[in-house]
Amino acid sequence: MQVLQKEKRSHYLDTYPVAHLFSFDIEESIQVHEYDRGEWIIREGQPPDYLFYVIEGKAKIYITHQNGKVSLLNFINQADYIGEMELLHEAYYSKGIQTTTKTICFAIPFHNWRDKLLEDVKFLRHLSIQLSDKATLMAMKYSQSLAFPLENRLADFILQTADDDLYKEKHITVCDFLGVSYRHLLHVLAQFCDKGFLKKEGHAYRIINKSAIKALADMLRNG
Amino acid sequence: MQVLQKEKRSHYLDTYPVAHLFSFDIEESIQVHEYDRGEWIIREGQPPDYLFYVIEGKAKIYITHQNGKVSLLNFINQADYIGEMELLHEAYYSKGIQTTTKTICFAIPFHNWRDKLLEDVKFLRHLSIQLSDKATLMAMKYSQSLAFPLENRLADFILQTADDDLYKEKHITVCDFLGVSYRHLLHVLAQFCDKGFLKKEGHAYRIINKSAIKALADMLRNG
DNA sequence: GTTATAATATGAGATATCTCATAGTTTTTA
DNA sequence: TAAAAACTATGAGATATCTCATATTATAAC
Repeated sequence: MQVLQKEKRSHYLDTYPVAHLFSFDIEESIQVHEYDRGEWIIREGQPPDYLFYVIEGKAKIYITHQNGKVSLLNFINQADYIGEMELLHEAYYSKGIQTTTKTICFAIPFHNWRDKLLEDVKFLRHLSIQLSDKATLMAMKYSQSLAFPLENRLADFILQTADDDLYKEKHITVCDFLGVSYRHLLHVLAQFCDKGFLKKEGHAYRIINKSAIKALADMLRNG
Repeated sequence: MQVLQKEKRSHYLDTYPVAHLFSFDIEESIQVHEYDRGEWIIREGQPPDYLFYVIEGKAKIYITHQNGKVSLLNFINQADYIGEMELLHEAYYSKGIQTTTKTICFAIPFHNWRDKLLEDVKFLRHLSIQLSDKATLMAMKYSQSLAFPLENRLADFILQTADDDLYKEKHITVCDFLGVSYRHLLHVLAQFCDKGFLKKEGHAYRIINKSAIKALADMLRNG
């Protein structure tokens, strides 16, 4: 990790203005952190000293269970906060956060700014909306994971991530994300091929029968 | 549902002061709603017109899936908000909320107060903390449900709900809450009895070997 | 470049969990 | 208080998913 200085720092501050997120002037205190691909922004169980705001790049939120299984809780993208939980709760078990690409974050030190942030309407409103989205998303994923077999959840995931009808996610990542074994994921992908929904192209899969995949994914929707 | 008036209304407003939750004076506009046991505070898919704050009673949050399965997402207790999601998002698929006991809520009409609430620091800070708890809880439940078999999750639930080492929750509720079939829940309970962890007493179960149950539940903890 | 590491791939057997059918019991409702 | 509805209970067979073993291929590190 590098803390960017001078021109590099100003470049990002100018390119991604954040004045609209706060009622007070915080620019002076914002650090700009750059992480390489694969670096950990937060290590599991080690609370950070900063509130981060992602301006470029992508990351993943991981939690490791006692039985050795690893869950990929969610992806983090531009305009997401990192460390909000720790900002709000002194005692919080921090999830691990690992970048998947080079990532640039604005970093606001808790030390001087926690109290100020917790008194700022603009920030809190923005945060509330993000948190409610997060809570809703997790509730949906939770109930869907219990109510539907992998078939439906995978169909949904394929549609969400396919690029030009070509699905090419790493199986290993998908296992952690959907919470199933590698073996079973391949099994269901093979079924999709057998049924003529997908066709394997090298290590990727082409969507052949989109409406069939869509029908499976639509089962997850309610209302 | 009844909207309480006059003495009854003042009684609750006096008994449960909420001035500390808001920066402005809202007491005049607060309605006091009383729901009978089993009544729906929100019907699934029908967004409410009020932000509720529960002052007495208990409720359950339900969502129904297209395949007919029902998930009991969580329990609602005193000091929880209801309708916060709808306050923050104009378009939101409302979960169903049903009381399990007679329940009293303060109800603040969105109509006049939405904008004011979204500008109030005290309210937003309090809400942020509740939402972050909710998001964290759902994330934990999600990842645990994928990483552990019912055995562990049920052990945890038994310890959380047992009263004086006697577990007596309704199976049907627990199935919806833990997301398993009735048949399987009974199967695992029977296993616990076989292993000498529990002993059946009528329709309830007495915890005989607490440390064994605790060991199973502790598997869920991380860090 | 070569070696180490990570990712893909497949088979076979085990286990967790579900569905359905059926019956008795308790609670609620009329 | 009788009928309806909700809840408890158990068996048997089906399916979703996991574990482990092993081989191959792609990617990263030296």
